[in-house]
Amino acid sequence: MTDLPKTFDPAEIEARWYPYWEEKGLFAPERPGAEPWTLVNPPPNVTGSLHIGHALDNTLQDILVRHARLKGKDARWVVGTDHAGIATQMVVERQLNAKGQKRTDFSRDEFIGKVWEWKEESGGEITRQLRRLGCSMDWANERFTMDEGFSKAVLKVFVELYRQNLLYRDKRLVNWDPGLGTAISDLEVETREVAGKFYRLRYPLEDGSGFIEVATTRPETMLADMAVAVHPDDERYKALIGKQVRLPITGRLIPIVADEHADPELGSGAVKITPGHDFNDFEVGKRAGIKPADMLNMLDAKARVIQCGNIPDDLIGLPANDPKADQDARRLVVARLKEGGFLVPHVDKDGVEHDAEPRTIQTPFGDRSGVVIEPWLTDQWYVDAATLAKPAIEAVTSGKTKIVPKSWEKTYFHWMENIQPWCVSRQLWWGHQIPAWYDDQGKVYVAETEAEAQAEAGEGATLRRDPDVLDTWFSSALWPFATLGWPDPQSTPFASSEVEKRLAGDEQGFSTSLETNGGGRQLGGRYPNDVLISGFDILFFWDARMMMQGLHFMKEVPFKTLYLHGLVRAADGAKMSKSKGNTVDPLGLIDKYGADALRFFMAAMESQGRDIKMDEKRIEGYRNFATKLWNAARFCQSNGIGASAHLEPPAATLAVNRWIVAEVVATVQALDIALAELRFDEAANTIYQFVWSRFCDWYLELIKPVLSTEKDTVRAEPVEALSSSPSDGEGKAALRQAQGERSEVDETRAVAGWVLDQILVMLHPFMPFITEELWSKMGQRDHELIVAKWPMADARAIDPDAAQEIDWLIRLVSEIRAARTELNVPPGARLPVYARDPSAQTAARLSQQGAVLARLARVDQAGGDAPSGGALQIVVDEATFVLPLGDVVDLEAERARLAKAIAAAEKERDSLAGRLNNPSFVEKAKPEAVEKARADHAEKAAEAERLGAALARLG
RNA sequence: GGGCGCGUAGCUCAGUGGUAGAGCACACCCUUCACACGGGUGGGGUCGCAAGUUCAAUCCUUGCCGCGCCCA
Repeated sequence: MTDLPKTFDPAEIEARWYPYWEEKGLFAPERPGAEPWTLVNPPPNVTGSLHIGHALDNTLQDILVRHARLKGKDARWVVGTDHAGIATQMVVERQLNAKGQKRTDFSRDEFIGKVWEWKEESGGEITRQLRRLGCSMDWANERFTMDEGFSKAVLKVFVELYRQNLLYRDKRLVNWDPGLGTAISDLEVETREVAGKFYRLRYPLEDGSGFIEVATTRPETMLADMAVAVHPDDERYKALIGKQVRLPITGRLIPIVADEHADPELGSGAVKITPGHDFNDFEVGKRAGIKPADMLNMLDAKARVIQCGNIPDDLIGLPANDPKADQDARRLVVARLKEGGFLVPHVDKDGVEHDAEPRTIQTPFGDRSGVVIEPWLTDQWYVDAATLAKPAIEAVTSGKTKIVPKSWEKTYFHWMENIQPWCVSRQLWWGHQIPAWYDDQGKVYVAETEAEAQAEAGEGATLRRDPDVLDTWFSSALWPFATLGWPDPQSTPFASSEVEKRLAGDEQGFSTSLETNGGGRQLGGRYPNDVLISGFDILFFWDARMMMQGLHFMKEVPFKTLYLHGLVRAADGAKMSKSKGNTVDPLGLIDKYGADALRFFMAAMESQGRDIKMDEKRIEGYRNFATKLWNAARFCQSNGIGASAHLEPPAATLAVNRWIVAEVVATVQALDIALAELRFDEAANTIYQFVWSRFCDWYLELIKPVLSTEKDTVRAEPVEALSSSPSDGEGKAALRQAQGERSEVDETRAVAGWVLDQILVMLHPFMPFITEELWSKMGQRDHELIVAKWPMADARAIDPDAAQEIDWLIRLVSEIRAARTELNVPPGARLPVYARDPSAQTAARLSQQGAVLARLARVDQAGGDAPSGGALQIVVDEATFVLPLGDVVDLEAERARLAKAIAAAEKERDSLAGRLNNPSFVEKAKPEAVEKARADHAEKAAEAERLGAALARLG
């Protein structure tokens, strides 16, 4: 045992233990034959830094991993980082910009080299920060989404999906981000409401018979209009269907077509159709027989006007719509239309004419660039998500993957059932370059290597590789299996030797076991992963895509349970964001309160389905909790209580010891259930309450008299006296008594040491640092706490009699304390106490617990009858405890106190009587409920009576 | 418009068909030999509103009000 310092210094302890655990390989201890248990970490952006959301996400994961490890499983937490295509490329480009350079000043290879340099330089930051949080990840097998093995997996998946016609190249409208110059997926588009205008245009009919009015929020797109659509049933326009319209400005002729997309209720009922720049219009255009290749495209990659369909020269090169620019196409087009009389003015309620009607417009923005997204017609690669989604839906319906909280299932199903083709190509340099090559005729060859593509294309063909890269999520979707060595089973770094043997012995391995028991596992028994924890904000981006890819390539779900947590919000409930400047730095909180306190906060606040509001006072409270535990351990040390030698609870005779052992068992049972149900808040509160309210507040107080007897004995009678041989009978009796006390002390020390050990183990998943430190300082250990054994919840340890005795004692002490306070008895005053009408059991308990009662309630037991006169009277069960105060007592105050207690008891008695007198309650309620009501009624009635008698005695 | 969730003590949050809980804050007392980042005691809630189901509703159902998120 090493003496604990008086003050608890989290920073020093944290800095010492983390490297120790990691260097000793304790995050991935060899456990041949043990049941594998696997969790993969949502890979953070390689160049990112830890934010408060990571702190929550990773704390929850670490709790589960440490718990599984303590339970003896071969637990692994797979860790790694994501190359984060757009985000990382943006960071590096920004650095170049700061030096007056830009990406295109370099060759692609040079630029990628710079990104790798940046990755090497800053890529370790977030992983260092995760260590500060105490995360017990398997760093020895750290992965990166662009490392060699992972890249192989990505190529294989791309090629296989292509060969299965689940991935294809197509010309259609994509969400084009003109700021970043790349296509993005529909998930990366954020729709926001902005103030805009609603313009009404008059298009002249070619035959000169009049005009047709259309309305639009984007007038400049009329330059690429290819039709006007009206609803087929709209009587107003039936005669016009098939006629031609002469477009203003470009002078092109376009048809009036019938299409149900046109809403007769909206505006004039006729809509302009720009198939190259609007998702709805694209579909209308296709239905009208326009091929995507023939659709007019009036914008370049920067959303500037290019020539198509006879656009006047002075419009070419203008930005489509940029209010900050000197001129843009929208303004010029509106001016031209106005000049030509093609614009229908809007007359407001004051009779003033305007070019357009103000209107709120749903506008798409790129979630990274923040610029307005332009639907743009390009060739991109798409994954047939609808097909992959089917098994992913089934897996959740059938419960192969359980989503927690369940309420997210609906969201998952809704998205999966309405899923659109997934655009996976990105016009970036940083990422997995698409394994597709084109020959001079534009024919595409998809293969894992250039050589294979060349072989397919033939010797003479000149091939050019597709310059684009894949969406980052395309690769991170493979995380649950590609990190485990897939597609090369030999490279599986995680296989426990036992499982490896099993797999080696059975070449067909997983597929047969899958068929036979449906629970077969692959990749060293680590696929499916046991659980996945992520924020709900990436349910679609990541979780759903892992489901799709995992099921397709592994024929099994990627994880058995998907746990979704909420966001960490600022104290005022606002979403944290850098731009708002209301972010909280988790490392700052760790510096201030310790990692253990921050972790405990995250766990205690994580109730399923709710966001977490930042509450620093609460973190402080959990720091105080850690300090409390620290001091409790110091108390134990100073009383000769140290590390327990056994896993089993020590044999105990004293009620207080039998009681606390039972309390440990109840706690570990509750904790196991809470963790199995992923109720992190409940788990945290269970251990918190046990440590503070049971162990510190009561148990340690209750054993103080026992421990101090020994101190007194030792002081009074040195050990030599005990070993000498007393000759007279009196001496023998004293010896027996001393020995009896000694054995009680020994028993108590053993039990206290055992309980403290169980506390350290149970608390370790939540507060790994302080618990490991205390574990090491409490005595000699043959292993570290991180690999200790989780307590066994052995119901045999529960002794109802001991529990009742201590419960009685706690109630009695509390009642006396409350009465003393209420009557303003000086805290230091010692009072005599007389027991009136005690049962034999109470009498026995009083003699047994006399010392404790004396210490905690500051009373001394007196024999005989209580003297008459003023007294404090306390009713506990059948007995009344009389504490004479002589003249000191404020009789009026005591009468009032008793009257209040009587009123409370009577109120409950009467309420129960009312219920019992209701025939339908007795008839229809559950028998247990009736039984309980009767028992409670009898108890309350008796209590009221005894209190009444006590009041009467006061006179 | 569709979906989901929330509304419980001053604040942040648990919770249960049968007399409502925690942490913090608050009040009073205590330098009791582990701990003032502590100990003891206490005050404080018509469980958003209304109706229904039930012997019994904070909990189940419906509607309404307020707040938030996601999708269109």
